[in-house]
Amino acid sequence: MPDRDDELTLSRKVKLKRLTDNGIDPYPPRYTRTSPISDAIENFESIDSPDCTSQNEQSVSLSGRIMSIRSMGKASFLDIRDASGTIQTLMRQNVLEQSYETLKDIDIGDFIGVTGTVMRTRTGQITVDTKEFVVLSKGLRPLPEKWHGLRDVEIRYRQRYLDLIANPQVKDTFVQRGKIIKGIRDFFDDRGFIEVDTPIMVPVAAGAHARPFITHHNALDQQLYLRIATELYLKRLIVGGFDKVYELGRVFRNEGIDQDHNPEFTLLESYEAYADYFSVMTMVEEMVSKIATDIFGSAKIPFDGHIIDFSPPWAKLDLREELLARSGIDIDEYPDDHSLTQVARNKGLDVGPLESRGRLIDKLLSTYVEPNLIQPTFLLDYPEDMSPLAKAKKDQPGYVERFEAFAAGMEIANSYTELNDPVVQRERFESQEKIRDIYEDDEVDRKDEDFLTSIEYGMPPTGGLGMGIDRLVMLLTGQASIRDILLFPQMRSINEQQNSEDLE
RNA sequence: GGCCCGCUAGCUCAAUUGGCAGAGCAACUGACUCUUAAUCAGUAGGUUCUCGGUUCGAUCCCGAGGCGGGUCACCA
Repeated sequence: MPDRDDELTLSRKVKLKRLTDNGIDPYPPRYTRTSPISDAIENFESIDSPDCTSQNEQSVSLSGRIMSIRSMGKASFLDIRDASGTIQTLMRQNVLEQSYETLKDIDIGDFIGVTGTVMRTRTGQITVDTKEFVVLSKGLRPLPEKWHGLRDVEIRYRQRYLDLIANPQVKDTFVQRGKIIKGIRDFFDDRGFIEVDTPIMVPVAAGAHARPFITHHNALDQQLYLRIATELYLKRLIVGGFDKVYELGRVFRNEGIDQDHNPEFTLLESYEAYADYFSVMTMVEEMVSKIATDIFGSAKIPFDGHIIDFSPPWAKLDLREELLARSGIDIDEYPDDHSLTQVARNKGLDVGPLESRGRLIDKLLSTYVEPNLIQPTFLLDYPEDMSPLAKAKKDQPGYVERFEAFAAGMEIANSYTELNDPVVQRERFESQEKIRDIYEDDEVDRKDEDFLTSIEYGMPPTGGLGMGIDRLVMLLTGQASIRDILLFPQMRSINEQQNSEDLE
């Protein structure tokens, strides 16, 4: 934001100076209000009847930001807003006397505290009949327009505080987000899970297919990465004897930004010993439907023109069969990357010269299957090629016990019966490293030697879950863009010096 | 990264074929003691995102760049 003193901020600075010149502290350290605004309104409504007018004489002190001013000379109405609500205040010259003059130095956007009695105006509006008021904070910049609000999406994201002030429904979405996250915590806590915090800065960025952010620790003189998943640390805790753990944490993936990708996002992961992907499936259904019902009053949630019904049980589809039905391709008939590349190209897919079988299947799924999964659906039994951390299916070579959950065409959860055979796990890591080399794909999962050591001590059979919380919040709150459920989505910096340097 | 769209007063938006850049809100001055998008009268406010080009003349046309949005690619 340019700091030039335009006319509007200048006028506010003049008023600020006048306030201090008159001995008024425009930024007093504290203010004691008798209640939030909503409580005062409710309290008044509960006693507001003609036969107990004496109660109405009880004085209240309320505080908030001035949202509008309607001045009629010797009387003015100011609407003030706090987090709980908005109330009108009436300022009258004959009541306030000389302090009425201070109103001249008050602007929309300033914070004030008012003391007076609650009453109704002739038009029935609940109003504080102000006996005295104090300035709590003088604003130097004008607020966005009161009627149209703030529409410029760039400013809404870059200066979210303005968005929150000007567009109250935006705040509701973030309140709901908080409730959803609390609902998840309650759900796991009630089931005996322990919430843990594992490292964000890690020596090996493993546990998912993604490129990491790189950083450096000076004292250790060591390259570190920002985690791309919490998986391998949580499984170490299963080895260590936590039978039920979860982490609700931020992970970081160095990739593109669009409506459902932000470089940092909130990931829920849980691991439960002696569970498998079937029991995790049941848990996911129960959790999401419970949260939807608890917070939104129904398991049926409108999203993007659909009504998504999260009531269990969700549809369960076999991955191979579903892909065959949607695309006509039976992946079992194409056991290597060359043949699968050929058939995918024949279908008109944009396939690079060198793509691994796992990546090709992923591409087929996102083209033919995932967009059609509008109602909550589990896709079951993934090929081993794209699941290095999942346990093989006993009776189905080449497949693992894994599901992903989809709704509105978006992936919302990923789960498997965890691979706990250290020898097989080592082989899987090695083959991933080979894939990384052969296909020059630096997103392929990395080998974590310390994790291998841990499971060599023995890890019990375990069911694991990963769930993208931002996408879940999008679905439940009806927001089509991840930027509308992240308070501060990642944006390119505006730095004029930087830009001019780039030009050189 | 490709393609498409947008960027005009603090905010929301106009501007004819390329011909003096406007309105509402906000601000300022004045009137007004029950208004509520208060009202009424007046005033002020612009690097039209930036740089360059075409032209007598550019918000408008052309080129390069910046930022954002959409979309495809990439990516869970």
